[in-house]
Formats: sequence, C-alpha cells, structure tokens
Amino acid sequence: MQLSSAEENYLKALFHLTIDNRESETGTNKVAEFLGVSPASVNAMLKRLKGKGLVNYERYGKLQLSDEGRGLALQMIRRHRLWETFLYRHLNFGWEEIHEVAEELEHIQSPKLIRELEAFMGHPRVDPHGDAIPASDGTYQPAEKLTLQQMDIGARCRIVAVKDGSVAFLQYVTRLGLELSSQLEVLERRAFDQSLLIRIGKGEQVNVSAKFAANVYVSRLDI
Amino acid sequence: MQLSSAEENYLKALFHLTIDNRESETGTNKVAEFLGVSPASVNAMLKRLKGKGLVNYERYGKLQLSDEGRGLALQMIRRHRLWETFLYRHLNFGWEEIHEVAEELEHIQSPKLIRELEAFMGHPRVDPHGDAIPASDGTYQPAEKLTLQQMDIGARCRIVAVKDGSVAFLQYVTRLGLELSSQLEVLERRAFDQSLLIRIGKGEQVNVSAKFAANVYVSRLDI
DNA sequence: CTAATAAGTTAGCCTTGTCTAACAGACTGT
DNA sequence: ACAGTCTGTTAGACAAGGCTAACTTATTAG
Repeated sequence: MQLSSAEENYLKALFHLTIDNRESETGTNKVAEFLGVSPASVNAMLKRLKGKGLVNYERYGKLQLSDEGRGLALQMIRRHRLWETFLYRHLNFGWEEIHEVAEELEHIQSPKLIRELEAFMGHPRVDPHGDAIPASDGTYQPAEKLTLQQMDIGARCRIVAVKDGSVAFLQYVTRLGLELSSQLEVLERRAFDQSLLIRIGKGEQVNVSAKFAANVYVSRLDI
Repeated sequence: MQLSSAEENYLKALFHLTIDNRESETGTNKVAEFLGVSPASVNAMLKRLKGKGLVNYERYGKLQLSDEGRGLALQMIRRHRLWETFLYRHLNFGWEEIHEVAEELEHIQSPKLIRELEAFMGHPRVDPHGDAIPASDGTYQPAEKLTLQQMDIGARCRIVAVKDGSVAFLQYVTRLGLELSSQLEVLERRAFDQSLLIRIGKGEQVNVSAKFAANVYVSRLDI
C-alpha cells in the first residue's frame, strides 16, 4: 500500500490518540486539533482512509484504526524512532531537535533503508526519549515510562521528559541545575514525605519533593 | 528561500542540463524529457521559478539558471551526493541502489543534518560514482570523469559508470565478467590498435578494444 | 522565401490536501 | 423534553503540480 505523507501522518495521529493513549476510539475534532488542521480536512481524509480500508468509521459514529491501519501506523512510529535514535547517537542532535527532522525522514520510502539503519545502530530497543521502537514484524511493547519517583535507591538514570511542561515547572527544574539529559543518582528517600535526595551528574546533591519527582520522566542507565 | 520538492527537482534538472553539461542554456522540451513530465508542466513551473528569481527566462527565449538558482541547485546536488555516500559506505547499499533513495533524502530540510552527516563521514570529496561533492560554501570543482582508456599502465581502478548505457553494451560488459564496482588493473596497451589488456579483480585477464575502454568510466583506487 | 517541422505556450481539466461558512446530529442540563 | 452546545459533515473555494489538446512562434529544408 503506497501512502502519501499526509495519509501517513493521519495514521500516526490516530494511533497516538487511541492505542498509545489507551482509548479505543477518537473523534474528528481531536484529530484536527492534534494535527493542527480543520475538522473539515480531517473528515475528507477519513473518507479516503476508509476507502483504503485503513480506518473503521461511520458517519457521526465510531472512528478507529483498522488492523491494517494500525500496522502501518506502527511502521511509521518505528521509522520515526529509529531516525531519532540515529540523529541523537551519531549526528550530535540534541534531545529537543530530533523530533522535527525525524518527522521528515520517516516518510522516506525504502524498507532496506530502515532495515539497514536499524542494523547499523545495533537494533536499539528504545529511542532517546525512552519510548519503545516497534520491531519490523509489528511487535510493539510500549515501554513503561518511569518517573524519578519510581526509581530505587542507588539507581542511576537520565531525565528524558517532564509530565507538566509548564514554564513555571521548567524554570524550577532549571534552577535546581537540571536539564533534559541530566544524569542523576538517587541517594536517599525520606520516609516521612517521600522526598528524594539526588546527585546531579558527578557533582552536587539536591533535595526534591515527591511531587517534583513524580513529574519527571527518566530512563535507567544501568540496564 | 523555502522551496517545494518539485521546485528543487526542477533546479537540479536545469543544473544538469546546463552547467553540468557545459551548455549555457536549455529548453522547455529538454527539461520535460529529462524529468519525465509534459512540456506544459515545465512551462508552468518556469513561470513560478522566474517569479522567485531563480531562472532567467523570456517567452520563446533563453532559459538558464540565475546565480541564486545555481547556488540552490548546487546545494541540492551536495545533499544528494552526501546521502549517496552515506548509504553506500554505512548502510550496505549497492552502487545502483543509492540514487533512488538519495532522491528522497535530499529534500529533507535541515542544514544541521547535512553539516553533521558530512562531518560524520569525514568530509568526503567525491561520492561513490566518483562525482565531486559541492562544498557548503558553494564551491564546486567537477571531478574529471576518467575513462578506462585514459588510465596509465599499472593503474588500478574501479568501474563507476558507462557512457553508453544501451542494453547491448551492458550485456557485452557482463559477458566479459565485468560489472559496476569491478576492480581492474591495466596491464598493457597494444600500440597498433590501442586495445588494452586488463586484469579483473585478482583473477582473469581480458582484452578490450579502445572503443570499449573509452566507454567505461572508472575511478582510480590508488589515490 | 515559403512551407513543413520543431519548440514553446495557452486553455482547460484533474487530484491532493487544505480552508471557511453553513448545516445536521448528538448530548446535556435544568 | 427540549434548548443550547458541542461534534461532525457538506458545499464551495483555492494552491500546487500534473495532464491533453490546440495554438503560436522559431527554425530549417528545399
């Protein structure tokens, strides 16, 4: 099945709004908002995707990916995350720069390209954000996103994202001397309020509240 | 200047049909044939490119790239050849597979991507076909394409292309036990007809006529 | 120098993917 | 239960990029 870039983007959006979000269906308006297009455009595209058998969809009714649509969406996500991994590991792209370029690269049509890219990197299982990379056979085991709060004492990890992306919170994070990709080690957990003592990199130690720690996504470094 | 993929392809085509071909101008029909589109489509696109100042063009008159158009075309060729080099060197793509995929990759919009890709590969100066890669500042020194006929006795080289791509000629090449990427060594040149004795790889020796040798492009292996 | 041919242009249509404005169903609260 | 709101759909327009058919200008052969 040969798809245009636009069609591929809609499939990806539908995947993220349903399966990835643990919901079984979504709606025209949500897709429109997600993609930054008008509901009318979504409606038009849904008709085309239904014609190709990639979505299950009835007028004024349910909207979800078909099995085939889900499979193709997974391929897109696979390509996206492999490219992100490549940009991050080999081309010195920063954590926040990889998404945009991968959005373009993922539309390149060449099964061999993706196969070889994956082999070149030694078959990575997660991308730099800590998200699982679907396998070529469509296997997809969403990696649980760990928060700093869930880490064991002694664990070393790296900040990969924050739940609450508000400016206030990001400023707070920065003032603690943290940033994305910062490496951390969990030193102690205080029993009375579940606050954590962590070490940043190889340097200073700071205290963070339980609420703070629950807001920070990390990936383990020692696995 | 933000260009669509289609616009970029036209600029590249114009470059190849003029500068790369040592001609100063070209025409609607030639561009149409080169790109596999109708002359009418070319005409429409030329108006757009003229509007953007990328071509010099008058109704029923001359057609050539403007300075700015030539610069952008060179950037496209730079991207194309860097991607080809990457696919060939690092992703196990064959000599004949790289072009098609690079046609897609070259349209990715990210200056950093190209800069880093070039650095990753150690600033290659020629692509796997032996063609020069334009520098980021627009410097472009077209590598002279050497034919087998021009090689000195004792030189080792690799077949990178053929001038006359006819089926008959390619079949002839194949029957001699040669293929693209074959490594050769020039052993003798017969004075009376300028025919060559060459060794293929580390194995057999064959005789080829002067006409044959003039039809085969090679790149030197010992520089 | 004219007639035939080649090259270039225009007009009008198609598809993809987008938009806005207006309309139609579905849902919710009192 | 029905009015108001939210969600979804249709109609009609537009830009990009392509096509064919018909027309116009250049070029070339006698």
